Amino acid sequence: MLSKKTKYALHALTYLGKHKDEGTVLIHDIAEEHGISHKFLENILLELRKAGYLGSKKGKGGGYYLIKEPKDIPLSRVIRLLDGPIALLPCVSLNYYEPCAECKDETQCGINKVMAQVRDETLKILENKTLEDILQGE
Amino acid sequence: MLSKKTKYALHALTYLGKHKDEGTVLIHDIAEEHGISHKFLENILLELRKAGYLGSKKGKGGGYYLIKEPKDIPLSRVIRLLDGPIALLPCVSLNYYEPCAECKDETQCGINKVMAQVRDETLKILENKTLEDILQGE
DNA sequence: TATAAAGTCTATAATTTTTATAGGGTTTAT
DNA sequence: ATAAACCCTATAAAAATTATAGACTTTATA
Repeated sequence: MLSKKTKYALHALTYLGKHKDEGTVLIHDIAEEHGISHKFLENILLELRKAGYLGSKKGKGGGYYLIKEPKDIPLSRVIRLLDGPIALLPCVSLNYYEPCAECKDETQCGINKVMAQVRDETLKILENKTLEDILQGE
Repeated sequence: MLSKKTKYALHALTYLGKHKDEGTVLIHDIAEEHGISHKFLENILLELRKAGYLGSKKGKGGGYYLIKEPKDIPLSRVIRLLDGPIALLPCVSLNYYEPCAECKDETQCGINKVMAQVRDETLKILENKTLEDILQGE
């Protein structure tokens, strides 16, 4: 399951995508629309900005706005950013690799092999679904 | 990512699969082989037994053994049993459904729709990989 | 130029989940 | 009888997630 953080990020991105042509959007408005804690959402938007998905304008009249095209924001990226690895085990993670303590030799481990396949196939799914797909479903 | 519980369950199932024709296997042996806490593993094996994957023999000379064919143990089942939902959001979970608080109308939610697709495609992967595939990779 | 509105940033608190341990019970081979 | 092994429930410890707090900076505008 995704963390609330990631789920909220998706809601925020969707909201920003829907209001793409209306200039900046307040954290407050997104938080209120979805009943999310303002402060919690603030941290999430900050991460999305630092990762290059959002732009912001400070001061009175400021707010957030999308700076990437929805079609260029795949689920895989958002999930990796806020939740971490997509792989089911650390020993097959491309971006957050760590060896598994209980496995003596990774190259001899059937779990490792199967999980690497699962990772590849899962990645295909999550790289192909983008914010655009979400927006089309609204 | 899978919890350690699920990861340990997979190691245990693999071990039992490899020793399928040797009668019962001690919790102790599996725990030692993989450096897993005996007591923690005990609880996991208990769950696997209650779910119908393992049989056990009590008393001296007892232990655990597989009672299902490896090809009839898909990853999806093991994950659901020990980790819970495979879906990325509660609002699209087939087995652990819960509405999402931040979404007013599920049928109008683009995230919900996309996540339902992701669930279906993910499920295809995890239902098709079984313990047999893991055993073949050892 | 004072003020209020809005994002920035870091730290910490609260809560929940995961991981691990403990210990007494029951069964069974010898 | 005894020791080995699984059974079961409760609880403790640790880690991760979720949420809050508060001081700071920037900016529009009256």
